[in-house]
Amino acid sequence: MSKFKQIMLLSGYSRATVSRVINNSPNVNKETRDKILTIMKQLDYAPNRNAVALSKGRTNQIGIVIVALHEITVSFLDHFIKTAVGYGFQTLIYTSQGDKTKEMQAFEDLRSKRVDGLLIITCVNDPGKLSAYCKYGPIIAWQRMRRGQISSIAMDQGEGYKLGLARLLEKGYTQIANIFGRPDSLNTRSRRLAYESMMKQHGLPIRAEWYRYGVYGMLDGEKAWRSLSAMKEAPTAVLCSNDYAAAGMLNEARRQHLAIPGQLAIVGFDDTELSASLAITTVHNPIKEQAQNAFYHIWNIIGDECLELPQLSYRLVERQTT
Amino acid sequence: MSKFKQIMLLSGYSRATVSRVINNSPNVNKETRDKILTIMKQLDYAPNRNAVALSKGRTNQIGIVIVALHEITVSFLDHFIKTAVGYGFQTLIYTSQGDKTKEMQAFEDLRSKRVDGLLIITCVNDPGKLSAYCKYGPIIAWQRMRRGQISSIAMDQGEGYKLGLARLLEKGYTQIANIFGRPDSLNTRSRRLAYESMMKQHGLPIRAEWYRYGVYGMLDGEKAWRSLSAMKEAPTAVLCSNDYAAAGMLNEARRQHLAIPGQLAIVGFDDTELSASLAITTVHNPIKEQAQNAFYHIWNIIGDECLELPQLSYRLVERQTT
DNA sequence: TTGTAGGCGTTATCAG
DNA sequence: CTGATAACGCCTACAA
Repeated sequence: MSKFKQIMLLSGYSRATVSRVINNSPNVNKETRDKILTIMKQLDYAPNRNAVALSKGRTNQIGIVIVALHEITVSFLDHFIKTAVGYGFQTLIYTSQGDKTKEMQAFEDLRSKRVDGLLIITCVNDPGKLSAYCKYGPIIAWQRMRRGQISSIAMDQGEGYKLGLARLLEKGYTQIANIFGRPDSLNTRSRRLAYESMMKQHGLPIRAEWYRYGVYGMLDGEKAWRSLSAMKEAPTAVLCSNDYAAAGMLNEARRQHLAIPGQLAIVGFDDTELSASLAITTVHNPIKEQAQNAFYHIWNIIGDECLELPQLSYRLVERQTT
Repeated sequence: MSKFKQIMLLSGYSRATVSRVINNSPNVNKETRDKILTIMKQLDYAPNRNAVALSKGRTNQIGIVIVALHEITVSFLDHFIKTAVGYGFQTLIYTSQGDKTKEMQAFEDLRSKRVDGLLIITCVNDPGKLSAYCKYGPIIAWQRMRRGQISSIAMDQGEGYKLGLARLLEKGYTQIANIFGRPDSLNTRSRRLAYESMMKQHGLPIRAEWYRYGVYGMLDGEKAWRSLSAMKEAPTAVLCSNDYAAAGMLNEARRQHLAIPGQLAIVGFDDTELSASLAITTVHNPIKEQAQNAFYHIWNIIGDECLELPQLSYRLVERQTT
């Protein structure tokens, strides 16, 4: 027999009253409550969450869809989880490892009511296909979504990019390379556009031969700089899509005994601990606040309050590589 | 009306038969199955996991207890999740941020049957107290546990430490500093013991004034080297408890224009991408395999198979800092 | 191969 | 303030 039932029997009260005590309902006689509470203690009672979830039609669980846990996304994750816990939600992690079928599990779990909502950090399935799951619950993305009706709390990285580029131009650098991440992402696109339009504005040539794609980690960054520095005409400044790439470039440039920023200026992105440690000039990305906003977005749909999502912006952090 | 019931009504079959089709039971007439499957499709049916979990008394969810998501633990997490998914389990992350009460939520959730088992990566509550929850389900720890009956799949880092220390001694370094993490952890203890006993064996003095504690990230590492290098007698080699600390020391030493490894030898720990990128000599830590073992341990208790847990060991990876 | 009946542990809506 | 009664959606003997 379940402990709940034992409590009913031992106390002599009905299901309803026992339930009221469990849920701290005010409409219970003090003596009744004490009696029931005592028995609950004796029996070491703990409510069964599955029963509660079934009955309420809610699990208070949110899923996070992500290709793989990588340093870059950890901070976002951490803040999201923290925020969610503050509102009584637990977080499940769905790592797809790039496998579309595995990734679908998360969406199926939204359909099956294992989770009340979904946050997409990075996904590999077609957004159009994923949109079909919107009817099962709130879905929000950090990654910018090209198609489909899944909304995104992402910021336009092109805006942050402009800050870095403007500073390089101010300081007189004109031979500027661009180090991108995913070749087909919206952010890469808007970074490239930002670069090209700003260069045009200043009457400077656009150097597409100095574009590098698919640079994510430090090792990629090192490789990218090797490739750039080996060209007959090498750039004198680089704009990177994240601090890890920037750190890799810095390491490789130091190995080549280049003076930084004399012979090479480097601008990172995100303002992680790494860039602080290596004194890399970077663009501060309000990741923590974006993570909060992501939860707020979901909460505004399944919760009863309606929280305001603060408007966020980038900020240049100048250090020693420019 | 639930879709399950609609299927019953539309198909004319009983609950049991519908359930059999849902669960792919072989004992169903082909025509019956097809008929029911068709209706399921039409209705866009998906089983409700809460109902299943309630009925089966199992959620196929495992919780991970961790103070905060940090770069160092990401790789472990990633592999654990991947392994768990392979066995049909999802993973919930409980970050305590060092708050004991928050951390208890995970254990209460084991009690409430939200999760079938728990993996402790790092915890702040007293292991003795946590042991009380063992009766509610399997609990395994990565962190080494001093007290209580929670078992751990951790390896003795002292063993790995010896590999690094032995190499330094071979190469003639005798002025060796030790860079530790948590001052009171079992690993710190066994690292210190490894150092002290090995130095004694070689008839060399033990330099406790060169011990540094609480060094976790790159910034800590930089600070540690500043403090060491400022001493009237400075060490010529450092053994670090992780690669981030080692990277920080390397950065700071380079800033001081020290020749590496000529004037300072550095040994990291874990063999992360960072150490590879910076060419830091380090001790390979089989994190992936430990994560697998952690899941296997839980699976051996709640699953029906009994998987063998492979015996693991450390390995020195020599690069350019020794 | 199919059906019946009971159970999983709660919440929710009434009525009193 | 308390109690019936009916959901919640599915699983599992056991029986036919």
